[in-house]
Amino acid sequence: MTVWDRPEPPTRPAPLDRERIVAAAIALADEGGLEAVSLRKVAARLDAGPMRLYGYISTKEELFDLMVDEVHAEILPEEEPGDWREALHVLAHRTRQAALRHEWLADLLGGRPALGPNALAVTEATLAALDGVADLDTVMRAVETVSAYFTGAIRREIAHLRAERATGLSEREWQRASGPHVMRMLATGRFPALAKVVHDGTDVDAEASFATGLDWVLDAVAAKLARPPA
Amino acid sequence: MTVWDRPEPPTRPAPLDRERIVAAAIALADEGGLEAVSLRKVAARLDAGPMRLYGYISTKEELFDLMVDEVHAEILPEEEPGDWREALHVLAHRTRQAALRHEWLADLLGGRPALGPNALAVTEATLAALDGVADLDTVMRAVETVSAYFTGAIRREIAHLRAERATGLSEREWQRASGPHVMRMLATGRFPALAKVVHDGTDVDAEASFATGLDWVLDAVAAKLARPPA
DNA sequence: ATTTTCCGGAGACGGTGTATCGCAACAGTA
DNA sequence: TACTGTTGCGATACACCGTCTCCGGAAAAT
Repeated sequence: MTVWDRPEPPTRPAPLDRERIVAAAIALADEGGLEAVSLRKVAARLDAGPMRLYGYISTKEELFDLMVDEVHAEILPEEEPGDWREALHVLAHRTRQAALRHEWLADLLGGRPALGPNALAVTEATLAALDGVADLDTVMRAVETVSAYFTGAIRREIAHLRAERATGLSEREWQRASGPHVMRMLATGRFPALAKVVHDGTDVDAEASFATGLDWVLDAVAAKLARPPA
Repeated sequence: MTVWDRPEPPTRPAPLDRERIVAAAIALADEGGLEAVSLRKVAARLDAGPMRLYGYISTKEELFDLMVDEVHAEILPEEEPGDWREALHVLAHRTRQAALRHEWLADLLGGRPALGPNALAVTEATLAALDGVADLDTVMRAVETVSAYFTGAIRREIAHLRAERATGLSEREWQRASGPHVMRMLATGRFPALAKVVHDGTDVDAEASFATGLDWVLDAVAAKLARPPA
């Protein structure tokens, strides 16, 4: 049995780790949305069989959890905030930016408790910035209220963005020109207030409206922090 | 060919309509979550083949849209609100109640623009209640900010509820006793602020915290409505 | 009564997440 | 060096999914 007879040994499988798996999944999701992420396709990107992944994750949901946590690394601000308000402001905007980079994040945001190390680090940084400005319960209420706002706002923004992209029109144009269903509804006269909005409303910049709503909520929080709960 | 030779004609298929289809889908989702809704199972509930549904909907996503709109019929308040604040308050709470009855709503809320007749009616009622209290842009900002808040808050509440149900423990107990991962993280000392919260925080009633956050946001809106934008 | 139209449903296709299990490559031992 | 034990990869399999195609038979039209 000379060398010439022996086939070259099969290239050892490329080493795997969660990091590479998550990176592949995120790449897939960035390109084709969450539904483009299948264990088979993720594995294929890594020149592996689908079952190989089950050594690193035990369910597809866990993969999603890892993806969400990975993005939280992008969300974590790199420098200390000046005060609590800046901290919450920056957190909201960085989350939004991350969602614009990774639109699938909108589908996952708030869908499950985020307990990965990066998500915990983000929470820690936020709580640290609010430490001492009020009693614990008030601080929690503040953080949760603000995150509820930006979670919901981001979800809606991405949903509208997708709808626009699907029709190729801005939403208001679409409502007016290409949304025959909505137009028919408005034409019935059963929705006068809505009709006024569609007719007279101005298209507002998504980021501006996000920022404005956020400021309102932050104002509300400021008011509560100033005067501790009755 | 006597009667005896001829088989009885097959019972004509039960008549279908979207209402019955959506009702079956909602029942399925109420029992087993969104993932329990498959076109095959919905059709089976109606003694029909899966393909029959395609006469009424052309995609599974459309079925979800119909389900969401159907629930909006439960959300629409039956009586006129006293003022704008009550309108938004009631809208938020009714949406939350609907999500508690139909937990799958949390997975869909905000995921796509809601343009069905019932959703439009809800929007119309809300806008009508705010008509005239400020200029159109401010009104829109108010509605969107409040809905962003309660959308996000509902999603988080349902997510926590599911997590608790999955472990059989309240979240704080779970973090303390049965969430070894989180406990190990806290033990590292890298999350002092978070540790304080887990250690000292009190379990708060979900509804109360929802209501409190909502009141804060409504206070903020009130402040902006009083003083039109600079 | 005959033809035409139409629609429900059987089957197929290409995918999915996951369980099972045999095999082959390594590590450790005699 | 020969053997053995363990580990973990990956082929195969299963049950199910959303959706397409197409055929048979009932209803409607002639």
